[in-house]
Amino acid sequence: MTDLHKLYDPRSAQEKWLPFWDENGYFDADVVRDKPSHTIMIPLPNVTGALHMGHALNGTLQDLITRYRRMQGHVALWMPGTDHAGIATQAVVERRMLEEEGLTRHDVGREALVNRIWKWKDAYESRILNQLKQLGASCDWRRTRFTLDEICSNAVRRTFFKLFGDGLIYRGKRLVNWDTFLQTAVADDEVFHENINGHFWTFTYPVVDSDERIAFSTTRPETMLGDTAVCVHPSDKRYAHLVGKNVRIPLVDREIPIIADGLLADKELGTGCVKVTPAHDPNDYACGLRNNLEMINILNANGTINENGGEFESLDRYKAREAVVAKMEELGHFVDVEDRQIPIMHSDRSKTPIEPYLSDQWFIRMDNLAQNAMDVVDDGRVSFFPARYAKTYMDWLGEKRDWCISRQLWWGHRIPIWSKTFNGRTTDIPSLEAKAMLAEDGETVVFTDELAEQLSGRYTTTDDGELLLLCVNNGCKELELQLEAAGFEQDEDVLDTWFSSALWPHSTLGWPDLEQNPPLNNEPDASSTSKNNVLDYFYPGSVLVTSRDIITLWVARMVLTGLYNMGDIPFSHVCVHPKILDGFGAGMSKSKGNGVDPLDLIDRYGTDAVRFTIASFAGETQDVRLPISYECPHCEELIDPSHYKLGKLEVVVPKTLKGEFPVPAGEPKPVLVCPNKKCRKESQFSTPLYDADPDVPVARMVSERFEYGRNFCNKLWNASRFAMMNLEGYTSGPVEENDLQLEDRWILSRLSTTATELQVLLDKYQFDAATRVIRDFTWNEFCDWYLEMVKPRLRDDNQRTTAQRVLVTVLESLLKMLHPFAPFITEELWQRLNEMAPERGLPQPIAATESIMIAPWPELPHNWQSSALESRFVRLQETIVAVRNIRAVYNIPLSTPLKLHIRCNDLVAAEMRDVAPQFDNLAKTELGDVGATVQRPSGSAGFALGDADGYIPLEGIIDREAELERQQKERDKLTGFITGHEKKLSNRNFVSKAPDQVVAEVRETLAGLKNQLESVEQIIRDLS
RNA sequence: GGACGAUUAGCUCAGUCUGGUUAGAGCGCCACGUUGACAUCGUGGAGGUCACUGGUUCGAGUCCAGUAUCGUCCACCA
Repeated sequence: MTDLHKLYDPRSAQEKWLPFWDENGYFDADVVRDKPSHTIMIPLPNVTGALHMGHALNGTLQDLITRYRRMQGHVALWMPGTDHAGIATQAVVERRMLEEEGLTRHDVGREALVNRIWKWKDAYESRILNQLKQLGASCDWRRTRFTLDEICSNAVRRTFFKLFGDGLIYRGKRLVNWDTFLQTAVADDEVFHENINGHFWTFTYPVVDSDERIAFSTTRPETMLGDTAVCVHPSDKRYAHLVGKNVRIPLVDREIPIIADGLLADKELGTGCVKVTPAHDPNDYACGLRNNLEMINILNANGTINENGGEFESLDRYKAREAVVAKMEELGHFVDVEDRQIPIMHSDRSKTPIEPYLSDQWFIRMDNLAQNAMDVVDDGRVSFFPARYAKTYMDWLGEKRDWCISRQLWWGHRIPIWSKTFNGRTTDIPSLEAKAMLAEDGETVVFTDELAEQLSGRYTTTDDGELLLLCVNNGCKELELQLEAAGFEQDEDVLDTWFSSALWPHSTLGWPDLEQNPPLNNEPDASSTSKNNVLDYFYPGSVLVTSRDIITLWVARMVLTGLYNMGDIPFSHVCVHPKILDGFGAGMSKSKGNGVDPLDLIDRYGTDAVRFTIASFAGETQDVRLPISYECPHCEELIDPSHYKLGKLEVVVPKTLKGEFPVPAGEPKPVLVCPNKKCRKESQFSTPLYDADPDVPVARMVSERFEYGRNFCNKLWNASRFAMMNLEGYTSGPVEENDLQLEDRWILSRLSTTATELQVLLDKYQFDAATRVIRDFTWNEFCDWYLEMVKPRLRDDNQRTTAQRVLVTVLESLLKMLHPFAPFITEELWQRLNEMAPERGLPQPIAATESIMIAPWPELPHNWQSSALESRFVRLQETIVAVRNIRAVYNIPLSTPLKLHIRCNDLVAAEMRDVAPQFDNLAKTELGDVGATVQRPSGSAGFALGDADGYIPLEGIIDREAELERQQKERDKLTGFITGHEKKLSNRNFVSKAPDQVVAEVRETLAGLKNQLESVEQIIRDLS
């Protein structure tokens, strides 16, 4: 009848349906004018490494929404792609190059390094895309983009050009976080603070023309070389007489002023006097700007002291620190030193200390751009789910801090600025715009009119007038060649990686090319339309799904550039989902190396199980802890990572992973020994930090939490299997109203109610609640009650037809509702159902689609829902449970038949008789006397339900004492509740102040409880 | 230092927005149960003074204030 195996086999379903969907183009999203579009842009993963469970959560939710909307009739585009991730990727490749070959980027040069990074990118991009595909992601893969590809680069350069032309890009010397190892500026969000043991020195500077000395403290003595003032608080009487005088820096013999600045100096701290090094400290920098102080840079890019450091030149800054201290001591200006914990900024990428450093950078003016991005949230055009995250967004944008967009890296979008040393001939500049000419060493370089036009208004000079800077528009090779010929050079720096990802929602759709659609990867030349209708149709997008840590870095900037380039928001909803933490509560990240590869889990539990479990995590508040174990590849024993030793290296897998996990370099990789005494075999283990050796058994990372999803899938599988085993002779057609039994009406009511609830929850992005609703319906209602109740009718020729039609209807709708959560198993079951019941559904059967992916979302009649019917059913359930309870308490096996008498009113009695066969079916109990006059037979166990009392004669089986005790316990419980209610009702304030409805409810409940109590007491009297 | 979130059963989490009978689920635990949907299962059960202290209210897990602990983000620390 059916060849379904008892266990669902996820692997075979995945292998079968992924290619099927792909070949049929179900993932493809093309413009269909009379259908609504639904667009999700993937939060582009970095190509630094493989995806972890955080990405799997993110991807699952996006695919869930995409499949849901697709079934609802949208053209649902999910745009895939990856991010070059500038500094992160370059750092990974550089680190590996250094470890494996001992080479730095300066050894190999720009071109070779960039080539190496491209190779890395190719490897990881395909690995990432494969991970997404294995997850069932229904992205339009033909549209896969990469932030450095031609389409994206085009958008980057056009945006830069536009910003430059609008005067929103400027260059200036700014204090940046300088990574002396990578020799690059690092963004504020790419640094972390760490306390290290340091010292707190106190020195003095001599006041000029005075015998006085002024004392100050510092943790970085070498910065004295760059001091250009000392500062006191304006109201500090101790120093008031010194303000305006000068001090001499003994080390370099420079005279600097004593100034008063209330923002910098704090009377309570240290000596109350602070030295000012504007070029090497953020606060001092701000102070320097306020007071027009000189800014002396004392560092080279590599962290050594430069020529401004006098005799300390070319010493590393830490060596210089010692030398400076020694010199000051020698000169008699040392006061004291104490040990102190000092928070030091470190680069997230190189893990080395940051130096504040004055350097040339490009900036975007944020005032208006940020304001516009704030306005669209204010007026509700963009909304956050949950709403509180709008605050994060607004607070950050509200600062309107200019965006430093240049990075001293080789991997990224090179800044489209060409510059030339101008030897002071700044007066020639206006003539450039007028004549499109540039005088160069007596020669005249002439730009064509067309090219000159492009440069019109797109130049600037540095503050000192030494450089002429030109911003070059997209792909203008000719102009670039002419510029080169004229001695111009392109800026060495690249753009902040967020610059290109900020454009993602429109760049991927082909902007700024409004003439033709962006090419598809599998048909690169097929872009022949006269208009880019893809951009039109899919922009603005629908919802952005992301985790909260990039609301500022990414979400805000997408809104900002979307408004600037497109004049419209990039998406109307932002769905912020929880973070996946490791078992110790730390966030998973590629750099920490504590990520769990979703493929490991998919391997063990199946994709659908992983997706379903993951969706059940996605609530509104809590982050999700994911404790993991390793699975011994030899015996499948689970190995707890927190206490097990790693073979020969004697390393315990760390409790907290802070990037200090041992990465083997040329050494044998750590080995895990199975704790199972019968096994004791060795294996390597899955880690994102390096690949295991080939041909060695690898212990997968697993997490028992995913058994939740696996068990559910298996339950669904078996319920469907049961249904299909009972479809023999199935015919399609409507059902007669009179043929519908209580359980049919009930399950259809529950189905319709569940579908409504599910839809409401999905529309609010409450995935955790959605999984609960659908799971509870499937397991607790469909399987536990409906299937059990319908079994006898499926064996009865006269009743089978209606039962089959209802059963198939419910199953079909259930599969459809579950498809966005669990695409593979639902497709597998759909296909099998298609073979047995190609036409199905109520109230009117229709032909099923060839794939569940393209099936319409269930729209079930609302009038199926009946709360009266559902409460009637609840009474039946309670009665059955009460009987089962008695069986369990007295240990009466199912093989012993029971008889049940019920005392109740006529209405309930009629209902009970109506479902009499179910007592036998579900509890192996025969329904005996039912009605208002039923008396409790002696020697029986009983139960009271409020509107019905049940008696089960157990003469000879029942233990009178035990039954008495049981009933007394029940009485005490009821008495407690009743006392509580009576107390409430006797409170005059409650009766007068609480809403009438609440009071009435309490009275009603109390009456019910009293009824129950009366019945119980009756039983007790009988027993005694 | 600021912002946001969390603290509920042994574990992982719902429920709090919108206060109202006996606070739920999954896993784990206990007892019983396998000749056809499912042991990745079924039936029944035990297990929680809802972090703490105050307040508001007829009534607080739910609202308010404060405290403690944890997490995340932001800022700062001569």
